[in-house]
Amino acid sequence: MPEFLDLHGKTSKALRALADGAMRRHGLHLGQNHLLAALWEQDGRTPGEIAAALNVTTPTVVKMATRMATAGLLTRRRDDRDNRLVRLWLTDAGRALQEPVEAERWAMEDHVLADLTPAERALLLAALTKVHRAATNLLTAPADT
Amino acid sequence: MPEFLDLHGKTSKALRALADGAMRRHGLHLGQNHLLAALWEQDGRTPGEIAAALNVTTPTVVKMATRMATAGLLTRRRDDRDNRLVRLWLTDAGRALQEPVEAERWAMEDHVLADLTPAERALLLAALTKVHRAATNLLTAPADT
DNA sequence: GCCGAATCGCTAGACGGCTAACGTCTCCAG
DNA sequence: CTGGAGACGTTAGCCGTCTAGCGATTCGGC
Repeated sequence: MPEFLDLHGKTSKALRALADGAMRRHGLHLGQNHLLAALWEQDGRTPGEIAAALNVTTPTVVKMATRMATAGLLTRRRDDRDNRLVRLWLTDAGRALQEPVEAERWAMEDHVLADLTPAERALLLAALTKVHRAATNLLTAPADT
Repeated sequence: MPEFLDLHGKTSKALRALADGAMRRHGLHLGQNHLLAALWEQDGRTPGEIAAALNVTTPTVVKMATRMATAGLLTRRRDDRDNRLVRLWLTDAGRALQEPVEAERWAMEDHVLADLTPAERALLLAALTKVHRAATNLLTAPADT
């Protein structure tokens, strides 16, 4: 079993579980914070825009938005000028989560990186960036294999 | 948006997509290779054992096993001595995938780490290990927060 | 001015993952 | 020897994610 892939997978799962618990404390499900973040950055975006920003597909955003609308975090409204478009708008409840959720996220990053020196953190980021780029390249250009 | 968590998330997603494509080439779905790996290591394990080995819950293994049994990769059989237990046994088809799938996985690791020097790889592994340990600790002991 | 092509959101359905609840089987204490 | 506690697998139902296919709207070429 490949060393790095195995370790990365485990780390990924642990971080996922950690984030899940953290978000659950604020009444959110895993991943919904990302959708909210996209709206915090700019309210009234369309599902397609958000999907592109989050690197997920449009149906994922649509489903999530439906649940979050039910939960009262945002509202759906069609664009006035282009009736194909739908825009998602934060409710007060959705806006109110920004500060605590972002704080939680930063705290999580701090805790998780607590044992690393600044130098180690820099190397980790650099290495992960390379891995990310390599993976992305392989995804878009599976020509060699 | 926290730097490391963000980067790790993106990398995770890219690696996931890459693995998905790779496994799909062998007729597997994402994650099924892990279940198979557990059986390649030792055939006839129980869902509970496998779940513990893969760091997932038992229902996850049960569902996956049901689909894989339908796909002809393994068979379910109750334990002779303890009728509560169920043991999963590889079929020839499931066994036949070991060599190509493991090769694919190693190739993927190689491609993804291609741009890193041995030193960088070592540091990456060390740093990720620390992160993993920190995350695991926070999961089992959320006492400080 | 109209009709086809492109764009966009949505639904349907599959899969991996989790929690909660249930049913069955073992096994030990009394 | 019997009954309750514990251990297991399974089912049900949710969420995030993906691919495929549908419906509606807009826009450009003729």
